Amino acid sequence: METEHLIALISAIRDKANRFIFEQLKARGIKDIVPAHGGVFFHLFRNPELTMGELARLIDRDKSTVTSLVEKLGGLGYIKRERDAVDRRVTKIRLTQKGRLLEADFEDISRRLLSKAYVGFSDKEKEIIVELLIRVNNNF
Amino acid sequence: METEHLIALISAIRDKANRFIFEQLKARGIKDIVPAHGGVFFHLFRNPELTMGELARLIDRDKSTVTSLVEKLGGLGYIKRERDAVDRRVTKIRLTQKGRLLEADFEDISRRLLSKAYVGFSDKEKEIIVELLIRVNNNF
DNA sequence: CCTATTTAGTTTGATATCAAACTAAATGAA
DNA sequence: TTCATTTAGTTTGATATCAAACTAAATAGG
Repeated sequence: METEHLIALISAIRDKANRFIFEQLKARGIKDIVPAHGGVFFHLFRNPELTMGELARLIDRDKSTVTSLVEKLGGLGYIKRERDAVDRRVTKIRLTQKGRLLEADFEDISRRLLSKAYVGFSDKEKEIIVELLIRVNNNF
Repeated sequence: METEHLIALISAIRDKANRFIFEQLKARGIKDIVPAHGGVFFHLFRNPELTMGELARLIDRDKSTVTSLVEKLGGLGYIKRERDAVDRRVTKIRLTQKGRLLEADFEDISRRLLSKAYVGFSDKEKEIIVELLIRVNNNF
């Protein structure tokens, strides 16, 4: 077993997962969303509102990246921003109705992605791979 | 164990590995190379010459991405291109002397990256994680 | 209060990336 | 031979991403 290919393998899987998500979105007629937007939606499905900074921390991207993602998704009508009344430096991000409608699609795509990734895996093996990956992740 | 976080974990590790590589390059005073160039060097260390198409297939990127990577690395003096005499559509890519000098640094960074990723892992665990990741990779 | 510092977010400029359209060269079929 | 097709690579236009410099608002210490 070529244990020195760990990171190359991880990169390859990430790329393939992204392509799978992209195809799934297209197959549902969702043509203006790409995998990179997934993190924004993921966290906004779970939080009614988030600030730019919270979003940046949660999706682990630079603040300026979040600015452009939010502009993009705002322009497409999936999210809206409003300035905080108390602290006027802060911008609050929320999903619109249109954005909330994507939740079912995202959940379904996520389920299919996992099914595909785990083909041939026992529950025990799933636990083992995740446990080992958590340890790798914590090593950084 | 949250086995549904497989892909998020993989993405997080990939990002962290890239940051580690970037830091290591900077620490060696290599300021014009980024992790995305790694694949080009990796394959050119192992092959005296590669065509654009071979490179695209090996690093699994679009041909047009390879065009811009090769332009970038050519401009920096790490690689050179020359048109094939027999089939004039083909462009051959080779490392320059300057490019070949990076091999030791890349090997060292790669070794450090693996050491870091595998902290606390037994040889058996390394084999298990890689075997499981290969299976995930083949599922796509 | 008032100024210095911190904090939230944006702007700017660079680059890696892709897909689609394109150019040029080789090949194949009639 | 000639024209259609295939193949290799580039160009164009879009976008996600980051770092660095910036703006504006809040806060803290004298």
